[in-house]
Amino acid sequence: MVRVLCVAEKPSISKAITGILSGGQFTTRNTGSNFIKNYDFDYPRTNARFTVTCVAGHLTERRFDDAHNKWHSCDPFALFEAPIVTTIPNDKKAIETNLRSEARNAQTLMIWTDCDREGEHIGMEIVQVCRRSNPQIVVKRARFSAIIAAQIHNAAQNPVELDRAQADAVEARTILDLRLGAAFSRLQTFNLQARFPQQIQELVSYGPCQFPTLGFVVARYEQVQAFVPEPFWYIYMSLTRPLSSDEGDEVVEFTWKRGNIFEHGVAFVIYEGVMRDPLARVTKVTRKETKKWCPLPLTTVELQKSGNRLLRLAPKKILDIAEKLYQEGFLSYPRTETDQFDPQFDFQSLIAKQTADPAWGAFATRLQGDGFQAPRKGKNNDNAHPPIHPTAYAGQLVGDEKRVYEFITRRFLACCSKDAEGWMTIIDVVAGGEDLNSQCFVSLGLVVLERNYLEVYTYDKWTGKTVPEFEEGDEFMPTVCELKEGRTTSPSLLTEADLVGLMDKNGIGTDATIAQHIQTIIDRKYVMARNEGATKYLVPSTLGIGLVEGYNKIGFERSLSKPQLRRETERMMVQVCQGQRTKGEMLAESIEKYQDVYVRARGQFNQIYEVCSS
DNA sequence: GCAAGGTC
Repeated sequence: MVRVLCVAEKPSISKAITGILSGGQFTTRNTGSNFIKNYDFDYPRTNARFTVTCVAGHLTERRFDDAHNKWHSCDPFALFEAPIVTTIPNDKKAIETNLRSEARNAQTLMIWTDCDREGEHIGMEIVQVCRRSNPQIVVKRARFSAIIAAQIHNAAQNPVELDRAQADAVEARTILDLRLGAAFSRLQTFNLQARFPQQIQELVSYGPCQFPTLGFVVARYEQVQAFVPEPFWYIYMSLTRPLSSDEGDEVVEFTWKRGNIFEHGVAFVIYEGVMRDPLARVTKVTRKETKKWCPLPLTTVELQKSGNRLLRLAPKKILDIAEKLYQEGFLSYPRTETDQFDPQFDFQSLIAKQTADPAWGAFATRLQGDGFQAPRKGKNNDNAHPPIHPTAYAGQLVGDEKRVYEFITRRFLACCSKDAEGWMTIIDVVAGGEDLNSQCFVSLGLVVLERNYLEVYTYDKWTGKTVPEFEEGDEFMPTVCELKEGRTTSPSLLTEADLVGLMDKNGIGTDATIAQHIQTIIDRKYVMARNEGATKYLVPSTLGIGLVEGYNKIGFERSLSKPQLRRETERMMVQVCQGQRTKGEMLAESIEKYQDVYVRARGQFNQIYEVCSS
């Protein structure tokens, strides 16, 4: 029998594929690593003996050689071309040992890492380690897009090859980020510490993700600073009339369809025209069904955005809690870009686990009947992990863990239910006569008929508004018809949720790292959190503003604090993946560009000092 | 004392 060594990217995957391929009949061995087990079983479909194990993310690390690793060993500019060595860090040595000894006993190595760029690269790292103990080992790659029995069996029986181009793209980015990070971090730190020895003792780091992140915070701050409120005018119209049923009056408000007018003279002339014949006539009454859609399945970025907004927790904190709940078996894998469930996904067994809860159990029970509807499908699929969902009932949690679990569970149940349904009434009105003076107004009413998902997803609000009773042709004299003045309001400073959204939209960081980059710019004192009421806003420090403003003077396309340069790196990685460029070409071109940026940046420090001393 | 990306 052929002996096959299967290596997954993380413990949860090795356990899951073992469960599926072995049909539950397997033996477990410990390894030198606390959290990694080796599983053995026969796989008769390919007449093989399987051992399944895993790594924990990347196996190797890169650093500069000894001649350049020390901070004052060289001019930072030399780091663009200094030799780089690859090592296995100490906390990964036990994993390496396990792979080497398992590979010795196997004829075939089957890579089961996630099917993305990083997964191909981790796969290559695994291959290199295994070949050192077994140079003859045959390498295969299992290709799967979800942990579903049929797919996993298919992957085991029809393996493909590792994709070297994808691994190369990751390698190029790794090297580039190390060179840039080190060169610019040392440049910034040396210069600023020398100029402000009293104020700046700590590291002034640069990173191709942390700087665009900082850039967003500074850009919004400057918009707020530069904001000047502008007055505008609009016609306000309302009708107060006695209610037909009980005592009291109702006030029906009408919105002017022209919106806001920024010139007082123009607004006043229109208003005078209306006042010559203010009798209002109902031109149309529309009554129609309307819906409020239930939410999409939950991705990591969405979890962090909504969690920050609704639970008021830092994105990093939310991800840490989700990670812990995942380790404890309560949640599915918390780092996913996927907002669509696989058609074969087993919703009912997961819903059944929630029926015991005192708060949402009754709702879950209804989803076991005709309350259920298959979730909407979003546009994203990382082909590795399903949307975040509860995998077991957790009744004992307290504090923030309870709140995060509750949010994820309510969100999952809401996804599996029907849209809220309502009845909307639109009253169109014209006032000011029938000639050029006439102006259009509108009033909206809403009756919520079926709350459906809203009953469990208590974070969404959808409230009814009394429907005014009008018929086409009705006429009335408005109780109030006046020209009102308003003022434009300043944009808000960024919240963490806003920043997560901007980073996601601009491709800065990944689902797993976005929260870390935000934490980094706070730790480095480029940004502070300011509480206003219950909301936390991000405010840049003088140092943060100085760095961004200084670099922005280099020009938009090359500024280190704009998303463009990172987008370019990302674009080149895609080209390497598609074979349109080699790893070497990507590196050479990027390094040359950043050397140019470096020289320009070095010339900006007087500007940066100036802002920082103000 | 430098990065970003995986993951524990």
